[in-house]
Amino acid sequence: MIDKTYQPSEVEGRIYKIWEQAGAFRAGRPERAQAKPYTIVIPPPNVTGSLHMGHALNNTLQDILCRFERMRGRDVLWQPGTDHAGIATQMVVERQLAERKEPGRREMGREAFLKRVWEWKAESGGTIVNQLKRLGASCDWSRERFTMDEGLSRAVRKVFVELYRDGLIYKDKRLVNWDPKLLTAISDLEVVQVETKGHLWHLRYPLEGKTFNPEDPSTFIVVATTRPETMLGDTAVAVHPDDERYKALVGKNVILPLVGRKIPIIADEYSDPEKGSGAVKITPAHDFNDFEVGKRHNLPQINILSVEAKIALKDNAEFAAGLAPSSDLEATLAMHGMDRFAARKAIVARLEEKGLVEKIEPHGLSVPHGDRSNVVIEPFLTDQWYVNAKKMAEPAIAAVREGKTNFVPKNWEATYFSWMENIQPWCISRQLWWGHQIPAWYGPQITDEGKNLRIYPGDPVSGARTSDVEMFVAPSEEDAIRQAIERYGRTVRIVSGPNEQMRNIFRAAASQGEDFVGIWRDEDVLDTWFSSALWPFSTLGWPDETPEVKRYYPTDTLVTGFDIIFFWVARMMMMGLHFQKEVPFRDVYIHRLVRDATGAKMSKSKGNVVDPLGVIDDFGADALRFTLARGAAQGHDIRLGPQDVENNRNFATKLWNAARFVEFNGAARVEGFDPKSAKVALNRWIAHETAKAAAEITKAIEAYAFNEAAAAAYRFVWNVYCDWYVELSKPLLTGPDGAAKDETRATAAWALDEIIKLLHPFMPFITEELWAVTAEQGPKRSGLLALSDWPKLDGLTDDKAEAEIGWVIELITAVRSIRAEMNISVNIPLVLAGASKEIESRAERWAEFIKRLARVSEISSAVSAPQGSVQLIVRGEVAALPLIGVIDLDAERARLAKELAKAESDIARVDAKLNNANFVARAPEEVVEEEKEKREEASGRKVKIAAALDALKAAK
RNA sequence: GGGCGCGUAGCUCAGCGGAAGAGCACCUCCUUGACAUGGAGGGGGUCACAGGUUCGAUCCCUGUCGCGCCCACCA
Repeated sequence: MIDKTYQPSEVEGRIYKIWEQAGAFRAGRPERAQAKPYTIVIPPPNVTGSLHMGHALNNTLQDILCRFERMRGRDVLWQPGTDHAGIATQMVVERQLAERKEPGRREMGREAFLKRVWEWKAESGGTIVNQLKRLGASCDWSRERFTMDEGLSRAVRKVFVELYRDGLIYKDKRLVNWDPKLLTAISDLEVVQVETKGHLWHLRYPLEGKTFNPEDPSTFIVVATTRPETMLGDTAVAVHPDDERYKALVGKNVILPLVGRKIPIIADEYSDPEKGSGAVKITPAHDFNDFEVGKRHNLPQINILSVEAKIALKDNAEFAAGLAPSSDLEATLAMHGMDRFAARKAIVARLEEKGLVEKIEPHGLSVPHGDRSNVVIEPFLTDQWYVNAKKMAEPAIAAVREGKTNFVPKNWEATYFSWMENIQPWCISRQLWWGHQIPAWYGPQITDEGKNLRIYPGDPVSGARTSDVEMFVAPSEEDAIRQAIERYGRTVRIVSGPNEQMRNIFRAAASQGEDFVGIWRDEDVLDTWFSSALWPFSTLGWPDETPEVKRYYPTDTLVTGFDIIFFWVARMMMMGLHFQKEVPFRDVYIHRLVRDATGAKMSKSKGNVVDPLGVIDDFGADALRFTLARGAAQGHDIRLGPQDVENNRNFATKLWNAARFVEFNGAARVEGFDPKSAKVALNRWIAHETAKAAAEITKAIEAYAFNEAAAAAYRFVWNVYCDWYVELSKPLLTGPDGAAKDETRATAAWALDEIIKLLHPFMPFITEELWAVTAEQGPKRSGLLALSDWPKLDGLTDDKAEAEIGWVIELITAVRSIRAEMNISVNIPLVLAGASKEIESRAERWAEFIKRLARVSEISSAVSAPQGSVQLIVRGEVAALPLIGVIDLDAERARLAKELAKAESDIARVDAKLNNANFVARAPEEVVEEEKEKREEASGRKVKIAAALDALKAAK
């Protein structure tokens, strides 16, 4: 017996366990060894994260595809796993340490800190996986991977080493986006621009050889800046070569205020005469554009900030170079250690005192911020590792151009191309601890043809400068040592770093007659996206030549959000093509954001975040999934309100009750029942409609039109099966025993079975439960719905059944409409006027049904409609409701007049087309034919309505 | 500055070359034996605006207005 109500919370956990115990989601099930594989790799969520609505959408869509293809017989691999999410996870653990008042990361040291992160991972890493299971995700959990697993780490090292050997990874000293809070470099993509109201300071730089006089513009040049504090690092003033105002000054020098440095006025096209004063200060160490100008003109790069973005002038060789002592300089040096924003104020104040500030204007600008830390990013000159993205992008661009990978919707390709075609070097090193440590080792530099070694103190940022050391990039420590031995020709040991301690070790060893060279590993880790970029093949066991790589790569579909096209999709394309020589996926389905009921983006700060698990608790996973699927129209955000989920919970209830109805009426599945053999038109009709719905749903899922697929399923289940088939079948099911009753029972059960299958990808729990419950009656069935066959219903199209049942439905609807309109509560008779034999017998066959559903007392035939009756035109047939005394004749005349007008306007519109020679000549034949049919239908209708109107007039 | 997208029923959105759709909301009626988490019926739209292409435009093209988002730049 099916329970009276469906309780998702009681069913879902139990069903999921059954799937897992059966290994239903396992890839490579033996019986599918010959089947075509279907592969999706999950966008790996942060290992310590928890499920948010974006995940719910993303994974619902993947699950729909996986369950659909699994039912179509494919060998499905939905590869799950999690991402170590370097910065995010490290931040979480550091925050935790702070909350618990424990020693911070630096105090506890790298090793101890990493141990703590691993502990945290062990503790919370299972959360998101369990939450995905609650959503119903049919991943092959036996293959779960983590980006820092040994295997995946090996893949990372191999990729790094090979790209380094191919010259596609290199170390470079250039400006990076430096996060002064997290103390690491970040990539361009991790920088967000924030619109800010700032100021434009117009500063006077005195010209060399003139006595500065604020009243005399010929003694200075004005530069405008939004960041006055960087002036300490200025190394030139640039003007446009064609700018007449400044032509005479090019080649002269200015004396940098507060510093006393002599810097040149140079001509460079970067300078825009329209902006500011037309002269621009050049600070190569603190501005990306200035850096390029500096390179063109061979300007020194003077870094005036520490890693914490504080003024750093002491022990600063670049700053000190070529400076003459002065009282100004002394005061400037005293700013050492001052925060950058405090320094801005201090510097402006001092300049103002000296009359060096011409004016200050309000100025809107966007300021770069770190997306994680939310602090202002500093362009900072450091050594970092880069990927030559430009080179690697070439095949990735070509692959999309050639259609080897398709974006869905297609317009994302434009976004992909425009980014890929203007791609910048990808900074992959991060000054963090949690992540894949870069597989590069450094050792003392060889000088004098290898006879002597020199050891330099480490760079405070990245451990060592390329130019000062020997570098060994290797997949393992052993290999690095081997390389070092070869280079040095001496014993090699791993040491902790190029610091004082290490030098002491050397000295101690040397004094004991030992002779060895120490090498130390790069302390930085790789950008998290570096390992994610390998996900489609590293999860399959690469770099080993596993059968999985052969079988499941390239994957079929990637389902992801538009926000990580650059971060992730583009990089997977590059890495996949480079290392597998094939695209990582055929289709990339890009979905959009889930917003709240008012259309606002969900965010913690706004407090409008809807927790998917809360929704699952309240309405069930199926309701949430169906809501997301119904909303997933290509290229559109999804608004999710509680009302929507409730509606779809109601849909689940509707389905449940339909199943109860079927069971209640003894409609069990019948072994070997073939709907093609049905004799009763109603049953032939529902078979026809089921086939139609199955085809629609199949086509829509294939096209990633999830919303259309869900809508088609919804419509069919509710508006076709429940509203009409169930209602129309009642007289048969409750009527006398016999062939028709048996057939109807069998058909009702068959159609319900098909419905359960069609809905399974969307609503896996309730359908699996119904599959099990309906298995209790009729022929035995032991398998799971998740592994059963997707409906493939050919040869069930039946236009005759459609004509018959369609007429019945429309007749019932028309009568109900009149009843409601005229407020008739009693049963009324129905007369078929001038009906053919065929219609009469059809009416006879369905008399009981019509009587019951339209509340008709009796059905009879007549040559013409009785006097004073309401006449309905249903599919060209006249049905009359003799209602003398009941109806308001005037109202009825008005109703008919309106319908007549409608018929006439229909005719007029069609005639306008048909009388147009151009239309008849140029429109496709079938369209013309269709219009002719419309004409015929409408004029038939018109005649009948006119006749009804006449009869009414006669009736007074 | 470049790119992408959106303006369709009160609200939220489908549809995107051949007679305007759904859900919610609203109004009327219904405790009929699957379901009140329900059933029946109904009102409501010159498909942003202006041109153009076409036999035919909500749908294609161009422009205008309004609204998002992405990228770049910002002295």
